[in-house]
Amino acid sequence: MPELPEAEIVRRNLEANCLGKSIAEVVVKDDRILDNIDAAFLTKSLKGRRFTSAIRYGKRIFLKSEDLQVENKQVKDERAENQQINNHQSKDLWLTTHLGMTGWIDCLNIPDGERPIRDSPYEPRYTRLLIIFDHSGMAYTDPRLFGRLGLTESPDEFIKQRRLGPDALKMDFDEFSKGLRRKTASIKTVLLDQGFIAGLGNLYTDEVLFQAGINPQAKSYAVNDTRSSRLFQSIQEVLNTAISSGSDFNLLPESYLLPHRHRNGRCPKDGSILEVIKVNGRTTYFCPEHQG
DNA sequence: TTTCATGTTCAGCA
DNA sequence: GTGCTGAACATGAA
Repeated sequence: MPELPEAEIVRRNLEANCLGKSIAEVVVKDDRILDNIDAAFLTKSLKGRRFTSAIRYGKRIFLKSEDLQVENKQVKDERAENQQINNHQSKDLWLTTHLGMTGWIDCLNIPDGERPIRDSPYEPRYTRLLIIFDHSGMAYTDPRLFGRLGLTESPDEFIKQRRLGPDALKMDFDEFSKGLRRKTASIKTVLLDQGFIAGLGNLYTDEVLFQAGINPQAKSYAVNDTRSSRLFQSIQEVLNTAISSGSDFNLLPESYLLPHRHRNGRCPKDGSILEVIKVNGRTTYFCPEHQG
């Protein structure tokens, strides 16, 4: 279920389970999920390295990898001139991920002496990429194959190239409210635009608009300061709440729309039937009563 | 059997 | 340039 909160959950999981381990094998099981690189290059690039940090930007996760051997050399040889050479050799390489519509990353624990090879019981269904450490591994799963994995030497450059806007949890309020005033599209369309704000998808956009009491069809420029301030707050609250509830909609507060976001779903405030429309081609649930 | 789906990108048109 | 619509991608679930 990948919007920003789900990406953050995956990131934390990777951070807790997949850092510092030597990459023994990289198995690309379906190269349709690769983002402009071929399978052999990805495998060659990551093998023998290890992941050392996991960061998230919007819906994307970046896994930093470092060269094991060069690092060991650096520890042994503290002379500056050699370090410079080594630094050059150990240029950072980041695995980039976008989970698409149905992507996820599972961390695998594998008993001694066993490996998560093709069709083994340790390999989850719909695994498209498998990274094997010594006694553990990680599997990128994605039934619909809309997600993409790739490599970059710089997440900052990557973010610039993709024209991603600021991360939804780090965006500056001034930039947000001024930006809204400049847009003539509907407020929902603007919130979904990853170039304006990165991280909100169809479900959480409905939720933040519900929490802020704003009609999804309202023109962005017509959202006044009071409302854009409330909206900005809702974005922070909703995303943080979703992250702490592990993105389990049943654990969200009673006042949230998401658990009721289905046909015949009712507004958690007054029990009236929610309205379903299309905005920007996306199914949109809202309560006309509370989102004037 | 048909329709819809948490995302992104692109063509075509107003 | 802006924005909207529809299609494409691929597959499971209702």
